[in-house]
Amino acid sequence: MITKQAVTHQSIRAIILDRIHKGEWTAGTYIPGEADLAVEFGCSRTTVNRALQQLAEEGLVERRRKRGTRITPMPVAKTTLEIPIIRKEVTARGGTYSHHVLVNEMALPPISVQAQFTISNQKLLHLNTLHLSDNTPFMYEERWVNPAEAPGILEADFKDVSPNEWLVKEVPYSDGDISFSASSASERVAAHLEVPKGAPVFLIERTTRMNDRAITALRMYYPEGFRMTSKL
Amino acid sequence: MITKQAVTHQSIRAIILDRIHKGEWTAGTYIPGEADLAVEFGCSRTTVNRALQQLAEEGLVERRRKRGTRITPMPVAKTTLEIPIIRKEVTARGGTYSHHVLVNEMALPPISVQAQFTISNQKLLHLNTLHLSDNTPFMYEERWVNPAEAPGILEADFKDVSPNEWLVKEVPYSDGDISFSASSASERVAAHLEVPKGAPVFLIERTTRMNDRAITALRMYYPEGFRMTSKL
DNA sequence: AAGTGGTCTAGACCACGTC
DNA sequence: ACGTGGTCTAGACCACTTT
Repeated sequence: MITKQAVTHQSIRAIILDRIHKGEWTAGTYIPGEADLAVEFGCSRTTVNRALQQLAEEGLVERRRKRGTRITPMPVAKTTLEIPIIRKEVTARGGTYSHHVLVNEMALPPISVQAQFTISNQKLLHLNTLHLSDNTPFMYEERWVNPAEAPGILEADFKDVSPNEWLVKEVPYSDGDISFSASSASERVAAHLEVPKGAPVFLIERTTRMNDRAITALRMYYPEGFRMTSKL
Repeated sequence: MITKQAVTHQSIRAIILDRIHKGEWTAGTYIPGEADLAVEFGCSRTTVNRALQQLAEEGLVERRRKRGTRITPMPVAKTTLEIPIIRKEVTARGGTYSHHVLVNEMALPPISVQAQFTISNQKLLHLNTLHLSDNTPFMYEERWVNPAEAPGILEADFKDVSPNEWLVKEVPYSDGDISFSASSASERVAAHLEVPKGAPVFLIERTTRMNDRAITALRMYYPEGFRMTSKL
């Protein structure tokens, strides 16, 4: 061999993208089968398959057995958002991180929260935390935790490690939901974030579960100016 | 063979997830090498490799040559957001979609927009569109398009197909940026969305490019109440 | 220098969905 | 029934990183 790995699944991916971009293969077109492409590119079908599977995951291509592979007629834009630990989010922006746990007690959650935990009339751990960057409010978090699903949390000390970080490190989860929205600051939220009541806040609501049992549900309030960014 | 495909990369993935969840493999632990796991599971190394690569993509596992594979000590939560065509977003929520193109003219964009297009003192196509659900404002969009990168757009008729949909269908892109934030409605935005001036709005800013040349940059304003949701 | 993941190959069988 | 993608295998070589 003179060259090493001349044809990789990455290079095939690039060629296909190029053909789409050049208009050689337009939206809706059925492209040749894996076997044909393997011959054309001088590689094994496995390699072509891998490239096409990746493109299918990204939504650029649609594949169905027997029908073949076609360029997605109206691709749905997808982006992967990374939700970092708050401490890292602050330090990545060049700030100095600190936090205060404002509330740490067992309490009866409101009905809306109870619904997410599929419990009724049962106390949960209530944790409200203010996260700061350079001693100014960065994010205010209201959290409920089912201690039965997070062993050790009742004894945890949140002086150095925030509840956010403690849970990420200690309690694995299998799935969850997340939502993003804009909201106006309630009196309580406004006070903690040091913004006027009614000011716009960026709200992230999140629930994590382990096999259908909710571990924690929380709301994170960011003051106006916070941006969540990503690549398409 | 009695059973078919007893050991798949999916089943291996499931086993590994189970071991993490059960605490058998805790955060930071180095797990056996691919070859060892292949022997244990009675399959080829290729299959184990595929399972582990997927877990690595999801951020649950970290892999480095020579070091091996370990459970990510503090996994970063990731979620894939799908940004649908506005029309589909509305109909998926059970509304009847319609739109009005309010502005459609060549104009000199503000400096902030010019910067994204790496142009100077050059006119671009300015398109402002109001999207409605059941005849009430759903989203207001301010868009700039470089006609040189979107051939045919100057002749396009946006009566039936909104600029959003036209571009998705006609102009492929190679990459882009997107950001989400909360903002307060300017007088203009407030008027279009029929909300009070200063009311919270959910703002999505987006730029798409083809090989480093910007095609379109836009801001989408959603009134309070809009939620973008996803699975973790 | 050596160990581990990253990838390719050639062949095989299977599952799905359309014809 | 048959064509296409989905996946596994067994072996091989390579690339990266640490020892």
